Amino acid sequence: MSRAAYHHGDLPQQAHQQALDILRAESDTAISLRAIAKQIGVSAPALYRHFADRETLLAELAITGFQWLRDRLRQVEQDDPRKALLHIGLAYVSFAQDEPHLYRLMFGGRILPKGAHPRLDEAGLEAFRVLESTLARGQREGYLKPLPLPLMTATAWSLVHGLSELIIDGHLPGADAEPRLAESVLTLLLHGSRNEPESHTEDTTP
Amino acid sequence: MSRAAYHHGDLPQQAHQQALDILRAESDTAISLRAIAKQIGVSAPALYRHFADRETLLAELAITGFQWLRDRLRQVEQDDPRKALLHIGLAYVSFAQDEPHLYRLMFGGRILPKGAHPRLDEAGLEAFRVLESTLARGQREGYLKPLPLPLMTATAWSLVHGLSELIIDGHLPGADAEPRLAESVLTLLLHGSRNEPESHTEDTTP
DNA sequence: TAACATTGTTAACACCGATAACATAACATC
DNA sequence: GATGTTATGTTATCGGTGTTAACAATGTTA
Repeated sequence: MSRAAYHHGDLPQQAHQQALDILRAESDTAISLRAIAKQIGVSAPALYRHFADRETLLAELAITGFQWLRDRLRQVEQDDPRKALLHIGLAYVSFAQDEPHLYRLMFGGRILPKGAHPRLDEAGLEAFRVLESTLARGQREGYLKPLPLPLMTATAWSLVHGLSELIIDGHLPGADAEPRLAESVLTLLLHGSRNEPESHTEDTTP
Repeated sequence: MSRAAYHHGDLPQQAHQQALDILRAESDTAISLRAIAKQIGVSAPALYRHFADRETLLAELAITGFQWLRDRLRQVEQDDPRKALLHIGLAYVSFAQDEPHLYRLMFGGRILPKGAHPRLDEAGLEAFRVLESTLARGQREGYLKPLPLPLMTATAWSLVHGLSELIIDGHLPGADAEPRLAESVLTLLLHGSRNEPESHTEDTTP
């Protein structure tokens, strides 16, 4: 063997990239440490010098995914708070559509149990805070009902997350036929679902 | 070997139950055909006489999951259409909370690719139709805005699905502290998120 | 240069899903 | 009742996986 290549020097980054490529092309289950090692040209146990185990490698992928999502949400124009909410939702769904396998890994749940990878939890929280602060701003500016912020964020996040998953899993056949579905769904939440525009602000806990 | 036990007679049902037990206690990844076979007291390849492969067995579990979900949604009182919508949403989230691993399997996406198991797709559709028909009834009775039904169902389903996943994955810490979170979130969608109760029914596609 | 830490290696363990070839039981038909 | 067919088991085996142990080579530093 060429003695220059014994210490690879770039192994963790290359393994990370390789795993990401496989994830995008196939799914998380298709990620095999042995296959990655072979592709890079290194023995399989070498990976264990840089990743505690397979799950930790997957967690690293999910972390970068949350960073990308956070960045994309931050890039949304925040001029008009009404449009900001819609556009943040659209950016969120677009991210899931652009990176379906990565998104599933980030929110898989069964994989990557919460609490096992603190940096992952923190990365998820950072992305979440972008959504939260936008909602808080909408409330401050009087555009949104002055309901408890956790309730607002839970509702908004549930909608965009659920919509993202249903779309990328093909449960909403209208997603392809109707490219503005996400826009309509988000607008429906923003405008409310009630027919009679009564002011039932006290009625949230009947 | 006791000749009476050669033909087991109850193998598929027992394998199904065993897999379901493992799924509930651990996760879908913990389901191993070999382990199931050993527990039942049969050789591993015997399972292949009843299930094409591991994925098909998982699909069977998901099918029964969708049937349970459908039944629980059907059991919801439908007297008051306004309450019916809320209660169907609550029943949906409760199911996910009661059967988190099963719910993740049903909506995992990465596993059980859509189209690969027609009976599974049909079972999912049946559960979906309960939600759809309740929404349609709400529109007929004038309680809900006369928006396109696919838009209404996509929105409602996205919300309950997203809420369910975020809760069972522990992303909404308020779920334990605030048992009425689901109720509040669903009510928020029903009442609308807008502060000014204008009638923007034409404004869904700005 | 010698000691040490880092980062590779090969060998091996304990699993896994899946298939092939074969054996037994149940059953249908003459 | 004997016989051929089908259903349902068996054992043996293949190729694959994550992971660990024991060892070797390189890089770093006193």
